Amino acid sequence: MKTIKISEAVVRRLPIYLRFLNELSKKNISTVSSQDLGQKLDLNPAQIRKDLAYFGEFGKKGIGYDVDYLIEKIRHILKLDKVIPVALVGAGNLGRALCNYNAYLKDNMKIVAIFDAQASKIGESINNLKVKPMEDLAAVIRSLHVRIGIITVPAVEAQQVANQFVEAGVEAILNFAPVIIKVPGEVRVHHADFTTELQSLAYYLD
Amino acid sequence: MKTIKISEAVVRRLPIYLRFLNELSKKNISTVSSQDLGQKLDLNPAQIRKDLAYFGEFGKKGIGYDVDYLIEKIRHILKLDKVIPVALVGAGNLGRALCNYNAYLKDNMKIVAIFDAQASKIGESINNLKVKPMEDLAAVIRSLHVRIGIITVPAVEAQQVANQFVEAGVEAILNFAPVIIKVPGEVRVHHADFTTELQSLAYYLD
DNA sequence: TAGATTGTTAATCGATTAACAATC
DNA sequence: TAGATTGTTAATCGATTAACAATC
Repeated sequence: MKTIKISEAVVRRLPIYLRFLNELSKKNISTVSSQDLGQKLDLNPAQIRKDLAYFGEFGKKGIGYDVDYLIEKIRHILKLDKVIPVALVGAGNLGRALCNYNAYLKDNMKIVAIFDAQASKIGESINNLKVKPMEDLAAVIRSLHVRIGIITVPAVEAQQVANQFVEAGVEAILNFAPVIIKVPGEVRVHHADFTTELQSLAYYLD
Repeated sequence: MKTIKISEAVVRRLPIYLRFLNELSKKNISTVSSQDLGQKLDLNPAQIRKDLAYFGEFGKKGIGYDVDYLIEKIRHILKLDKVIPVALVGAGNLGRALCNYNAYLKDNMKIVAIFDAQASKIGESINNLKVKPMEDLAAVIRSLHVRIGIITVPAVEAQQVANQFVEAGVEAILNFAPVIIKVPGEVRVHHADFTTELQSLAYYLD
C-alpha cells in the first residue's frame, strides 16, 4: 500500500464537506456534483474532486456523488464512524459553551469529562456532567479511554494542562488558550484562538 | 507606492507575533531575534523575517528586533492602534464567553453591543452591557461606528444575522456558527468553527 | 447518442525555506 | 575585528486550478 501524505488543508476541508452533505441528506437530496458543492462552499470544484480522490473513487462519471455514500466514506476517513471520547479542562464560560455542542457532534464525538482547578467549580453540573478536580484527570482519562483533550483555561495554565493531558495518554489536543503550547511530536495540537482570529480580521478593514 | 498583496497566511501570523512580543515586553526583554521568535512560536526564522520585511525594515542587522518598536509597528499594520468597536449577536454561552475576552483585547478591540433575538435575553446584563433586541441592530451599529460583527447564533440563523450586519455597514464578520455564510465581496468573513476543528483533529488519531 | 461529470495529469500559482551579502 | 543577525534573492516545495480523456 503506497501511503500518500494528505495535506492539512485537505483534512480541514473534509469536515466542511461532511457538514454540508449531512444537510443535503436531511433534505433527501441523494446526489451532488463537485460543481454544486463548490458553489455552496465557495471552493473550486476541481479541488473538491481532487480532495476526495486521495481516498478513493467515490463518484460516478456523468452523475456526481451519492450523498449518503459519501457521508459514510468521509466519516470513515475522519475516524468519526465510532464515538471518540473527549475531555475538557476549564469549566468557564467557554468550556460550558463547548459542552453544549455535544448535541451537535452527536454520533461522532462526545465530551465525557470536565475538569477544573478551582475548588468552587468542582461538583458543579454542566450538561449532566459533574466537574471533576484536576487530581482525577489521569485516572478518568484512562478509564474512559479519552483520546482528545480540549483546553479552555487561561493562557498561563494552558501548557501545564497540556502536559497533564499528554502524560495521561491523550492523542490530540484542541487548545483555545491564547498561547502556543508545546507537546511531543506524536501528539497533535490545533490552536483555536479567538483573539488572534479577531485581530487578523482587523487588517482587512479599510 | 507599489502595493504588494499580502497573503492571508502572513496576516494570520502577525497577531501571534504580537501576542508573544507583548509577553516579552511585560518581562522587560527589549530585543528579540527571528531565531528566538521562531523557536518559541514553532516557525521558521526566515519566514518571520520575510513576513516582517513585507511591511518595512524593522530590525537591526547583528542585533535583532526592538520589542517595543516591533509591537508598535505590528499594531499599526493590523490597525490595532486605535480601538475598533465590535458588536456580537447571540447572547448564549459562547457569546458570553467571548465578551469576557474584552479584558484580553483591552486597547485593541472592544465589544460595545450585544444583541439577541430571544425576548427572554433582552435587557440581561453581560459584562456591563445590556443585551439589545435585533430591531435596534442597525441603529446601534451606526451610532457606535461598529466595524466588526461577531456571530454566535445557531447555524440556521447565521446567514440572516450576517445579512443584517452587512446591511448596517459592518466591514468584517467573524462567524462561529457551523455554516458557510455568504456576503458581498467587500465584506471580509472569517469562519471560526469549533466542530470542524475538532473533527479534523480526529483524522490524526491512530 | 448527447450531455454531464468524474478522476487525473499537467500547468500554474503561491508559500516556505535556504543561503548569503550587507552591516550592526 | 569577530560574531551575530537582518533583509532579500534564489531554490524548493506544495497547493490550487485548468484541461480533458474516460465513462455513466
